[in-house]
Amino acid sequence: MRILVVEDEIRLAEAIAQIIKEDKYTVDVVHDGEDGYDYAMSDIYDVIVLDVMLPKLNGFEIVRQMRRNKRQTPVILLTAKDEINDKVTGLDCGADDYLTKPFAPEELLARIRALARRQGEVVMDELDFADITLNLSTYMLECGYKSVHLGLKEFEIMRMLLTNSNNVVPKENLLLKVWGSESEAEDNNVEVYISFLRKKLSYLGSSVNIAVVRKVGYYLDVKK
Amino acid sequence: MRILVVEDEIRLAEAIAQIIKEDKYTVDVVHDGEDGYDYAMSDIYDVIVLDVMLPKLNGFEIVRQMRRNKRQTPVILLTAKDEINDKVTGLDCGADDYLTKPFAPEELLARIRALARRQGEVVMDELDFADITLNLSTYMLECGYKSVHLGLKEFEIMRMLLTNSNNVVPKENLLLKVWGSESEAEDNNVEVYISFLRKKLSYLGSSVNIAVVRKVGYYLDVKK
DNA sequence: TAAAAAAATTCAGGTTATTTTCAGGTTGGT
DNA sequence: ACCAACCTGAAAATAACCTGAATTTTTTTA
Repeated sequence: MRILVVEDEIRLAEAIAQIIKEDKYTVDVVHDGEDGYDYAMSDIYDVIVLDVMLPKLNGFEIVRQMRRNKRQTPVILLTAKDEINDKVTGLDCGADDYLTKPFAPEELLARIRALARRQGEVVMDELDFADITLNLSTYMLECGYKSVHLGLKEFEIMRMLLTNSNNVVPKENLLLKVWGSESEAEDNNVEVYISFLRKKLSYLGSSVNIAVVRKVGYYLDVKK
Repeated sequence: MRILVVEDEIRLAEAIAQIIKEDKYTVDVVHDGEDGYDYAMSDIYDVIVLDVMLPKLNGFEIVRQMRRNKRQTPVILLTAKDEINDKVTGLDCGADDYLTKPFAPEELLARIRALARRQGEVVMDELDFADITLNLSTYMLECGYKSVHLGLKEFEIMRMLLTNSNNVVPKENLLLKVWGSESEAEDNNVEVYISFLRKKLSYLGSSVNIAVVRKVGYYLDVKK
């Protein structure tokens, strides 16, 4: 469970990170809007805690851009007390929850837990790209009338490639998200799984191809 | 007609359950907010009676999250304080009715009946999938002219699989809902019951198959 | 109330899918 | 052409799952 905190006030950021760590989550902290946005887009986080007032790019804007780019990561917005009107704007722009500063640590944790839990129940049913469909409830990868079952790791990698189907997904992100940051899995593990997936795509007779960008990662494209 | 009671004070919870049972409803009781939320999300209840002050996740929060996730189950909130403020927050957050403790049993029943009625008395009495039918009032699993009786745990697992057909039901959820969160039943218990059910399906000559997704859970599909 | 039946739990050993490891081959950029 | 990065088949290791059977608990029946 990995959480991103975007907060420019360094001391507060540290405090928040500390609170969250007490609940055994892994936390990354960044201090401005642009970094926040870049990190958020990596899609490796389970929850994002986002201050509204930020240098370079404000919280609303970040969420709006994220949603526009199909990132579903739940976001909790932090807003100062006198910006209550922001509440509306906040939920409007695609955030999932908000919290007014100052807040009780326990309150923040409760909301993070709630969102993290909700994450497991996403109702999205399938992901498509070109001629393939990944069924998110049965873990089947389908193409035409054929289908194959994907194991958990195969599935998660495929899902990441599909939800980022116009970007290169860094190998690093795959390692982080699929194996976790504790793990000592290496690049070759990812390569092996990519190989598994290619074999299955080929069995399905799909036109989808997993392309590689050396030293960076993988992306889906269409053959021919 | 199935009712969920979420109330941490054990004696009170029991008393409420007792009252409700007298009106011939089926009642489940859980004692903390997180369980309450998980159960509520299952969407199998017709009315939820929810204490406001709860460990882990309070009543307001539960309703808010439920509504946000599109669960329409009517909710009655119970609160100890008769502060107007709570009332506002309560109805604000999406609850349907409100009762201040202490209350007369008859009062609670009246409100449950009102909400239940409003809900429309649709009493599902069987569940189907492919060639099998689970009779919810006799606990018989039927296929063609054959049928077998299911024990309580077999029944509840089968029901969960049926109400989520085409979705993998996490083993974790089966443990939670069938054994309860207090229980120290382990994965193997679920496995044993899955095995029982498979044996019965095979005896019935059904084409239904309980498929497994390793590390996740089970789902129903049709053989061949 | 005791005996019988049914349901639920426990356990151990077998089976299988998944995951890791590794070695040798291939590829692409400088 | 060289080197690092990547690919992939095969084998080994691991972890998850399955299931028969014995045991305990609960419920029903006589």
